[in-house]
Amino acid sequence: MTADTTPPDPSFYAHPENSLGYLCRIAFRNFSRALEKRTLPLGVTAGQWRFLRVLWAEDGLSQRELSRRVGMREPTTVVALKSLEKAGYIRREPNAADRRVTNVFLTQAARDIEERLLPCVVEVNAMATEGLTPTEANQLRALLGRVIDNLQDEADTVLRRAGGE
Amino acid sequence: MTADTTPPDPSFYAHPENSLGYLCRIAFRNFSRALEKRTLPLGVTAGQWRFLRVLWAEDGLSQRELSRRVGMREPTTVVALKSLEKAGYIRREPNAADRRVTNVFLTQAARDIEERLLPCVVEVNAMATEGLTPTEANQLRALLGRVIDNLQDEADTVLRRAGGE
DNA sequence: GCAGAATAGTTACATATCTAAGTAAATCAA
DNA sequence: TTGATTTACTTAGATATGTAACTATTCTGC
Repeated sequence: MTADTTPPDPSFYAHPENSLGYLCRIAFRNFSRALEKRTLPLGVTAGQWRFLRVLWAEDGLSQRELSRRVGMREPTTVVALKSLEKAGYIRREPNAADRRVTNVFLTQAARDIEERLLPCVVEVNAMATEGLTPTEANQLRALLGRVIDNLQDEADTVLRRAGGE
Repeated sequence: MTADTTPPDPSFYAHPENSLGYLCRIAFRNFSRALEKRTLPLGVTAGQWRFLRVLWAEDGLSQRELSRRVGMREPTTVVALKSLEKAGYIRREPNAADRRVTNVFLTQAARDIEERLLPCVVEVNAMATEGLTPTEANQLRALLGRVIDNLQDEADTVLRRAGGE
């Protein structure tokens, strides 16, 4: 049963402000805009940023693993990597052991720009959490994590279309 | 100063899971997928759904006001309304008093489908908040609301390009 | 070893969303 | 009352993102 967790009156969700989906969308959009406002002048779009962040942490991933960590579908990754390659931030290298796999490596330019981009996300997160105690910020992360987990199976079923029934 | 709210160590945000922007994006995406999984069989996309929800609450809004309430830019609204009009869910009516304005009205079909769509969002929200107490769910809403407000000015400056400096 | 299944990546195409720039109508200021 | 400004909407064009379907490669079970 799921009925004892939240007011289940349908009219409650008729108002967007009560809907967690709406709140997550607006919060995400405000984050994106605030971040892109800072990174676009440096020539990096929000889409590129998401991949760079993962690659700064670990270089040489396959495209599939990269997709998983960034949280995007693979065709989205293909497009994003094309733009990153064109911008000179990555190079793609066929894997010798398994020729299906392409590994993605950062260029020096991408490493150089990291220290100018990380402060952007620090600043945006600081601004976003202004007035929140560290405890509250952590609560927010934890609660979002639980919501994400609760919906993960649903989100995945679209992906693994073979698993249906 | 904003430094006393959250761990400001840049490397902290190198990991997506620590970044509120990432968490909001994944949460939003999981919501979207879970919701669309239920509404698409009824012929309604997530984009259409967002506008319908606002119109169910109040009919006859101008496109600008509708954009504001849904949280989309106006060109997005134009596209969405075109698809809603084509699907037979809205009609647009020029305002007699101010001919710049177009008012948007629901058709009977849109009213009929409301009672089949609202349960979808109720179900998705129930699933999302499973294991959360009502208090925690409200905390999450409140915290998201504060983050949204903190970033709202940033998000708006892009919009009112005349205000620059 | 080979046929069929699984895996990695890509292409093709559809939506959704945005910014920038354009049009038409209303308002304001002289 | 007319020129400049503002407002409401639209168009044009870019980016991001997704699903479905395709190719190439590898693995698996006989």
